[in-house]
Amino acid sequence: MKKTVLVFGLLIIALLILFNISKRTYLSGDTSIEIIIGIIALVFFFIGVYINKRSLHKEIPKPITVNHDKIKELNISNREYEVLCEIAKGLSNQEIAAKLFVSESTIKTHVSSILVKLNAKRRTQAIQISKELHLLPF
Amino acid sequence: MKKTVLVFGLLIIALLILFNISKRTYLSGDTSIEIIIGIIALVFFFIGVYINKRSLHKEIPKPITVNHDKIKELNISNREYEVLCEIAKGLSNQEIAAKLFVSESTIKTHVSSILVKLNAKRRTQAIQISKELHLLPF
DNA sequence: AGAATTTTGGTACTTTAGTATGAGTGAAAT
DNA sequence: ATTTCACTCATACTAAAGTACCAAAATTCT
Repeated sequence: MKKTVLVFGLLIIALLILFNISKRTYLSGDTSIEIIIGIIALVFFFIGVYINKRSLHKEIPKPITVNHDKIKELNISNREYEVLCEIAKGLSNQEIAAKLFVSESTIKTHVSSILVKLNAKRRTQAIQISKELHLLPF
Repeated sequence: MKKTVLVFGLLIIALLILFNISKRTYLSGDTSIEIIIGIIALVFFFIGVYINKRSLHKEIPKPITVNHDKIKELNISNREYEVLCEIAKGLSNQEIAAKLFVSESTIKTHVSSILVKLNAKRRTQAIQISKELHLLPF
């Protein structure tokens, strides 16, 4: 915020200076007004480039994209997807069961069908595959 | 490349048009030269912003950053790091052993010490933690 | 309402993961 | 030269993960 104010202040000052230069040149009878305009155009062009670069640098890092279509395509149900997310967070079956208020048996059932649907042999592989397919929001 | 040429062509045309306008205004005795200069400055300022945005949009997606300092800080050895990477790829201990030409016992030893150093209870948690700490190149 | 699907849960079993402990080897540092 | 450390491997064990098979509720769809 402070930087923005500073930059715009400098911009106004630059504009005033250029005004004065152009006025003095105009009064002194120098007719090369095109050159002055060209310089002004160039200077403000680069000012534009600079400011834009500054503002873009501190922008949104990632617009998290979850591939919902792929999830449907693989016939992964809502509950299974929830379990998949918890697996990716590094939780054990027991912990997932506690978090989702169901038995560990249920989680095992879900995990097994997830592995089949993702064509994975292990939960770690399921994590890798689901990240590759952008199924996870992180 | 074609776009760049096009944009610069348009820039030159714009510049010429502005020259003509300013000249005509000058010749017609209108003394509001400052306004014209201001308009030119503004126009080129936004042209600069626009071009910069264009060029930045198709930039490097990610400059993969591995936090080597953190790896050293956690006392993770070279071999352990190799194993960690394979874990993150979803391989089993047996598969890692085959890939690195050592016994499964050795891998188990490495995995155990990795878990201790990363303060993880499971390999899936180790994956999550090491991603959070940017220890992995993917 | 009836059918289909999802979600839930159980038992019994196999496989993989992880711990604990001990130990041999080679390379590098002191 | 001896100590330190990374790497290796083994055995024995416990814990967790995963499979197979079945089946009852709960939801959703028609």
